[in-house]
Amino acid sequence: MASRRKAKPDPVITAGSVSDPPDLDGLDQLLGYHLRRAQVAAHRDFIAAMGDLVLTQKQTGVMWLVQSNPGAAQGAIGAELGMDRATMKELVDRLEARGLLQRRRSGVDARRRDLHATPAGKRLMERARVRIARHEARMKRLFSEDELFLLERLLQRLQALDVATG
Amino acid sequence: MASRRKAKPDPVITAGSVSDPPDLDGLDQLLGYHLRRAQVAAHRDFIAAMGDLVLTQKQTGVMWLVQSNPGAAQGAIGAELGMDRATMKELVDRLEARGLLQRRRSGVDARRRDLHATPAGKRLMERARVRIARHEARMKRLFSEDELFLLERLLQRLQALDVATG
DNA sequence: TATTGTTATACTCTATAACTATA
DNA sequence: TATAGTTATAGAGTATAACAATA
Repeated sequence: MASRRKAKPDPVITAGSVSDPPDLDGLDQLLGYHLRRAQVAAHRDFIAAMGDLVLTQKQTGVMWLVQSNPGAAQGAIGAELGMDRATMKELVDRLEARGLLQRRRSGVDARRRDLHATPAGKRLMERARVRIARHEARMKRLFSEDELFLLERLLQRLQALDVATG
Repeated sequence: MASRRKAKPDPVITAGSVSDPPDLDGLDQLLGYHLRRAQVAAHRDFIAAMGDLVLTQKQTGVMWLVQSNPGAAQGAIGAELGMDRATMKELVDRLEARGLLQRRRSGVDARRRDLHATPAGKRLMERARVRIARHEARMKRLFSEDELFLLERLLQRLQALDVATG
């Protein structure tokens, strides 16, 4: 950790814009810091890309999987996206209220709720996929082919934490 | 994008655990997906690491900078962490209510609120830094020195999005 | 006029615990 | 007994718009 307070070269009081930019004091040496900042930037760009479609990353993930796996159980989709049951329930409630998907009691196991995209949901996802592609292109443009491959691989490795913790 | 519905090799109905794992249908080829999953995993591990200290990543970021930059303006800290004023205000309210920091009207510019860590806040951060170090070590263990360096550099590059969007 | 912070409002995500109904 | 989903509850982050005080 080294010394907690690096001696700054005189406060000087420039009375600048908001005040001087703060001393990060090693905060930017934390992997978690970079990860969060990158995710926040990506999420903002995602939301902007979706615009009038008004879907978050998470909602889009659910709609995406529901459309590709018609009749999949609510729990299965949630588990795949790393959400607990309560969170998933909330999210599905909202999508259902917007008429984008339907819950149906499973015929195989009456405890399950199978999810189906409505026609409106499918139409929305059709448009969403175009926006997502643009958003992805905007991000991927920042990297070379090799860098991108490596970045995804490294990010994936972090999910080992999820197993270890929960 | 290719075909949206890959023909699956027969549903088979294994009647497995929750149902079959869903077909990701290219979702895992999105950089945003990996980014979000990695961040969620890291955040969970962070929360677990903090345990009884009960500080989120964001709150910790604020406390960290406040301690290293005593008297910095609320807006300056918020800007550094990429938060808008309303979000920052909420967060500072909570930290102040817990007695971890204090707001003071700035002498230089009466519009500003300068932030100061309380003794309790400093003591908490003392302990928090130990936990954060452990959490960071647990993540960094997943990578070689070179990989880690590269990963941080690549993540940083994504923040160009934030400038372009907002 | 522009900036800093506040207020009000709303939405989303996360999580825990207790509960129902099924299996 | 275990599982899928619900309910109730709470905390946290994000964002927009209007406003007051100050510069």
